[in-house]
Amino acid sequence: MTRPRPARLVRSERATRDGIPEATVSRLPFYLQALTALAERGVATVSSEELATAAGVGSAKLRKDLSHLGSYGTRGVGYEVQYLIYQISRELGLTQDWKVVIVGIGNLGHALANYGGFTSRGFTVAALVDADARVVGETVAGLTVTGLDSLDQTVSSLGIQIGVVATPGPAAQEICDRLVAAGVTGVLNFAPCVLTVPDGVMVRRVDLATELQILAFHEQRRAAGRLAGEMPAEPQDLSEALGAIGEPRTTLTKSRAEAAG
Amino acid sequence: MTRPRPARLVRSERATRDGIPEATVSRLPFYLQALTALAERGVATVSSEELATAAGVGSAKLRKDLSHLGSYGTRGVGYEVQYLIYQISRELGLTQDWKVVIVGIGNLGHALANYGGFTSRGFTVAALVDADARVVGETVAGLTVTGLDSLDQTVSSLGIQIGVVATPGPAAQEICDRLVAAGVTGVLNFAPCVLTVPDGVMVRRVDLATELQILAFHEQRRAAGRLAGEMPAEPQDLSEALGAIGEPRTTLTKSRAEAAG
DNA sequence: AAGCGCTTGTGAACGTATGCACAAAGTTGC
DNA sequence: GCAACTTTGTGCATACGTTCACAAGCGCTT
Repeated sequence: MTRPRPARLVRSERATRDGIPEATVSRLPFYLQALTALAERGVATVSSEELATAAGVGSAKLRKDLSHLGSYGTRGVGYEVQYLIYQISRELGLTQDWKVVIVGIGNLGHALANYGGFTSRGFTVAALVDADARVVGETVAGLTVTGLDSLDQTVSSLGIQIGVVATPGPAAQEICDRLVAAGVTGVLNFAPCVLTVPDGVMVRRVDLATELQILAFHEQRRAAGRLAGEMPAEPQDLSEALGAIGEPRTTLTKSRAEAAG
Repeated sequence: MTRPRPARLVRSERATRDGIPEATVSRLPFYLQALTALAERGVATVSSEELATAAGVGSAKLRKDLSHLGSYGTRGVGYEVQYLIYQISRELGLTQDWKVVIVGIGNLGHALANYGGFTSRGFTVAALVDADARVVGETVAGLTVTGLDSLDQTVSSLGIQIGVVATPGPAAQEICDRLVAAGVTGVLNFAPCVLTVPDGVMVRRVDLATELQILAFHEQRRAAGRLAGEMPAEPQDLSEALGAIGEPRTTLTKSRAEAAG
């Protein structure tokens, strides 16, 4: 049942119409960062080559990315730094101020609340919320931590659009549900679990351990290559596997604070 | 083997032998997390459909990802949870213990040092380093913070392989250089800048503000769609752009100081 | 042993992303 | 005003990633 099919595809830059490729969007913040650094040094214009180097990408990729926003460069000259900063900011929606609530004021929540990178880029941390009565009432980064009870009212009355979940894993889904019910339409999830949300709500997950694991993969690979040339790592025996990982149903991770009631 | 094969197909499958696609690697930690959760609940076997749901991906993608590691499933049954946990762990290099140094014990450094997700997954935070004399000597997460002077010796004597840079941006490159010189071969960078490293050293960048910006992009786009049906937002508001930035686009050599007034 | 239902593993189609190379379009110098 | 030079924007080729659809394989029942 083989059907010969001509691979002819008439596809004319459809993404340009109003959609920017996801890969491009994910790089825009880096360009913005590099441009801001250049602006602070008083640089007025920059070529794609220079900007690409500053952002850690190739110049062709940079140009193609920017071309999705429009023709904002001048041939023979380059890009005007201030103008490009504005265009990228506008595209990312940073010309308006976004209100953020951070839920879970543990170590990470503290760090996020005090993180300057948020406020300096169009984001306002408008509220801090925690379940622990010992933390409620505390002042962190100039804000008083409130309890979980008032979460719904806080979000809706302040008009908060984005929620940052920095709670332990088991509590995350419930917090997320309440955030969404209160009107939040974007969630940044630091908890090590998948959050289920209705259509129209976006979740981005950031897992610090994941990043280390990806790093470890490449480290290990590199180390293995050095030790044995190009010897492929063969699957090990099952007995060894079970021995290394432990018996079935043994505790793989230790204690975890339970916040679900 | 019963079916005739196209002549030049072998090359694309070659990546499977010792190379796993980067996109797959980036998802393995999520599968591992989901599997660990299942194991804690005493689940013995799991189908690709169930595991995919738990990990937040499609089942076809999951199966293809796992197929790059080998044939570790049983048709008609699914995957044995413990065995798969071991196989993914081994592939990620988590069967050995990785030693990590965290440089920059500010808010974020504190959070990272206390973050349980590291230690529970094959990573040992072996040292904490900070430049600030007021922080040096402090005990964080059971470790004493040491000064920058001893960074090189700490890394090499403890055999640390991975460095986590949680310093302010301007200091990051110098710290990174010293880490690499001392023997670190993997760097996790939380500073908002590009780190330049020699070949053979890997850098992964995590920027918290970047994640929020990507979220804002989608939020803004969705909001625009609601206001105007599905009308594409045309980026032609040149006058608005100029008003916000304050500098005419046509004069490229004009200084920023003039535009400020 | 044969049939049936279920699930994996994978070929193939489709879509997206990347990098090269160069024409188009600007600036500079004379 | 024109030629030489610089840099953008993009068509094209290729690589990579995702999704579909289904044969192959396994266990269970008859």
